[in-house]
Order: sequence, then C-alpha cells, then structure tokens
Amino acid sequence: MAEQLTTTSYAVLAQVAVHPWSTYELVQQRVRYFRYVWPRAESAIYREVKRLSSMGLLDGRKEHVGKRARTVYSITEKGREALREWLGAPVSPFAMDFEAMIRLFVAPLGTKEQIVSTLHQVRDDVREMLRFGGEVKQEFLDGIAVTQDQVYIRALAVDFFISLLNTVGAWTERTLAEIESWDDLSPDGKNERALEKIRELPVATPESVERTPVPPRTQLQRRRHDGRSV
Amino acid sequence: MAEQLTTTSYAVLAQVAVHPWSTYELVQQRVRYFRYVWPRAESAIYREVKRLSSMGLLDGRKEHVGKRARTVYSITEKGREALREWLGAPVSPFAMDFEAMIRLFVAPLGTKEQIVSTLHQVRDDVREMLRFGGEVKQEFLDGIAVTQDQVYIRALAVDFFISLLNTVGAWTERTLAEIESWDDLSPDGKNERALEKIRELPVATPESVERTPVPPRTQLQRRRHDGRSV
DNA sequence: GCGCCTATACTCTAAATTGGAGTAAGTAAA
DNA sequence: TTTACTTACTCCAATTTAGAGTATAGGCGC
Repeated sequence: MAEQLTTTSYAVLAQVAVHPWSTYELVQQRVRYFRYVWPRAESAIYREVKRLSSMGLLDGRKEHVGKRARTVYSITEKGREALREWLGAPVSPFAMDFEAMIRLFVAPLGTKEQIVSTLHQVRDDVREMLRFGGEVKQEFLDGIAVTQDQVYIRALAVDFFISLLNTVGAWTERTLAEIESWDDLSPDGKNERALEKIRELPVATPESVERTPVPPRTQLQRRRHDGRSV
Repeated sequence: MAEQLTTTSYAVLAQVAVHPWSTYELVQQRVRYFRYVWPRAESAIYREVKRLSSMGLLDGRKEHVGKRARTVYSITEKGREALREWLGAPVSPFAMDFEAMIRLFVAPLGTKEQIVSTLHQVRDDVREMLRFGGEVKQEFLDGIAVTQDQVYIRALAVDFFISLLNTVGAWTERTLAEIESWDDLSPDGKNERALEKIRELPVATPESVERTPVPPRTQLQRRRHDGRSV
C-alpha cells in the first residue's frame, strides 16, 4: 500500500471534512462540486476512501439499508491533521485541457463550418457550466446549500468559476465573430490585421526576444507536496 | 496495437503538420506551445510518434549527427486526412485542475498565512505564464515566430491565453485582498457580506431551486471522437 | 402483488498514462 | 582532459482511467 497522499486524496478528505458521507453520496457530490476543479474517475474515489480508511485518516462505518450494506465515512483527527499539513505545502499550478485550441491551430486544414461548429460546442459547454454556476449561486441565496455556513469561503470559489467562464465565453463569442467575418480560412490578407490585434493584447512584452530562451527540459511538472520537483 | 486515436495523437499530428521535427524537438516545442492547453508526459510523445508512424500517419526518417541517430518525422497525406476528419468530430469540453481551489474550501482548518501563501503561489504562477505570453506576443511582433505565417490563427490563441490569465490573476488579487481584510478565518460576521457579494456575481439564476436537481450519474465524461459518450 | 424502471452501492479489470530512471553520444568551457 | 550540459531517446513500475458487471432497494402503474 502506497503511503504517499495525492491531491485526489486531499480532495476526498476535504469533502468528507464537511460532514460524513457514504461513498456513493461522495461520488455524487463530487460530480456536482469538484468536477470542474479536480475531475477524477469514479473508481478512483472508491479506491481512495479505502486507502484513506486503512491509513486511519477516515473512519468507515458499515451501515445497512435492508440487506444492502453501505459504508459511511467520516474524517478522523488524524485526517484533519493531514489536511492542515497539506495546506502549508506548495500547491500545484493551475492546468487545463482545452482540445478546441488544438483544433484552432489546424483549422485551415478543414472547413470554416468545422471550426465554427467546434466553437459552438465550446460556447454551449460554457453556457451549461454557467447555468450550473447560476444554480449554485441561487442555492446560496435561498440559504439551502449543503455548505451554507461556509458562504464566506464558497463565494470566493463561485466568483472564480463565474469569472473564468464569462472570460472563456466572451473569447468564444469574439473569436466566432472574427472567423465568421472571413471569406475562407486562408491567411490571405489576414495576418496584417492579426498583428494589430496581437499588439493590443493586455500583456507586457519583454524588451526584445532575439534568441528565444531555452525552454525547460521536461513537460509540465507539478509540484509535489514535499516541495521537491518531480 | 490500438487503432483508436486520442486527442494526444491529434495534438502531435497538429504539431508535425506545421513542418517536420525530430522527436526531441517535438517534445521541446510541445513544452513551449502545447504545455498549457494539452499537457502530457514526455514519454507519451515518444510512444505516440511511433504509433502514428506505424499507422502511416507520420513518416519517420532516420538521420545521423555523427554516430548518434535521430528520427525526423513529417506528416503524410493520410495524417493530414486524419486531422481533417477529426476537425468535424465532437470536441471534448474545457477542463481544468486547480488544486488551490480545494485548499480554499478547507482553508478554515489551517491558518490565514497558509491560504495567503497558497494564493501568492497562484499569483506567481499566473505571472510566470503571463510573462511567457508576453514573450510569444513579442515573437510575433518581431516577425520571428515559428508559425509566423499563421499569425491570423495564433493571435486568437494568444488572446485566449492572456484573457484567461488576466482573469485568474484579477481573481487572485481580489481574493487575496478580501482574505487579508479578515481578522481570522472563522465565519463570524462574514456570511452576510458574502451573500451580498454572491448576489452581484454576473450570472443568471434559475427561477428557484427547491429541490436540487439530480446530478448526472458519473464523473465528467469527455466526448469521444466517434461521438459516443464514453 | 407483479413487473418494470431507476437509484443505490459498490467491485473488477484491461488499457492507457505518468513519472521517473537509465543509456549513450555529441559539444563547450575550465 | 575532466566536467557539465544537451541531444536523443528506451524502459518500466506504479498509478489512473473508462467502463463493464453485480446485486439490492424502492416507487409506480396496473
């Protein structure tokens, strides 16, 4: 049995810290509230609670509903202590998977309809996530959220989620508008205008870039919790 | 040998489509330009080019630098065709890993210094990514980028990257300011104010949320390229 | 009171993926 | 000439995912 706790371990601990859950409920709640910041497979959660339980960080109690058994987990003092320790360790950086961006890179190989359709899907995904965000917002306003007593913390998270989605949504709209204004996907006469647009992007540029600096040797390396690079 | 192409396969194809690369260069360039939208392990890329090559989507040529061999890959017509087909398939939604958010959820278990330090790390990570974004911007303005002839497409990507980072950065700053204005991390007297703030968040709320709707059964499911759900 | 459907509550496994360790040759600088 | 770094990979154990599979519970229609 591996002893090293992963971020997924802490995510489960954090969830159980709110109050006891059965594994099934944990998975359901996870879908609802952790899906967007730390998406992991269902089976991984079932595996994780067992591990945490065997390490004494969670306390699992067998219950029965008729003949069917279920295990309800609560956090132990040792588990809470592990969380406290984790809070002081280096955090892994924000990372994302955004397939649509790769599509955009090779869009000129395909048709305008294809890339427009891809961006429509992104727009719809963002709308769906925003709908969910609105629902969570309403739950708090109605005072019926599971973590109602933690609004002062959760509000910060909802703010993040909604700001990010609005940004992605706005980008999608203006990109769609730009592409739809084109006759085709060829570069003809578009690069001039693009350079103007790129010049206006709100970010500082370095003095000059004669030689592009050597990139780091390996792929994105997340920080480990002992502070060493992996 | 599995026949199913993954998004990573297409990401590699998309990269080679620009022009031929040795695997080593591919990995280096990947770190530079794909790291932030589709981060994958180095070894996965070495595996992938071999697979794509054996499937006839890439053409690998052995070269020699002194006694040391290296393989340079270029895309085949079949590979280009595969990309074209992929462009018409459903795209997997935007997804992220954001450990700091989980930290925030359980922040009251630890100290104010801990959560402030975590947010400082996020701010620094964002700054570093923005610095990189500024560098890419400057490369295009200087006319020396590898994909200079594709500015009209790449500008859209740089726009995305910078907008997103500015949003994350701004959130980090205001969250830091909010938390630093607190005496401690207890809920005392903070929830009232938080509800006001949550009310102002720019997202529509549903009519009402009496029963929270049943969440989908499983974890985040990415769309597969044959259109079926996985 | 029976059949059907959906929800609960998991377990199991093949396949994929990751995070390194390891090997070896070229190149530059002290 | 020794050392250090870069290029150019291969290999593998351990983890993780995606999904199939198993079985009970409970509500609803008829």
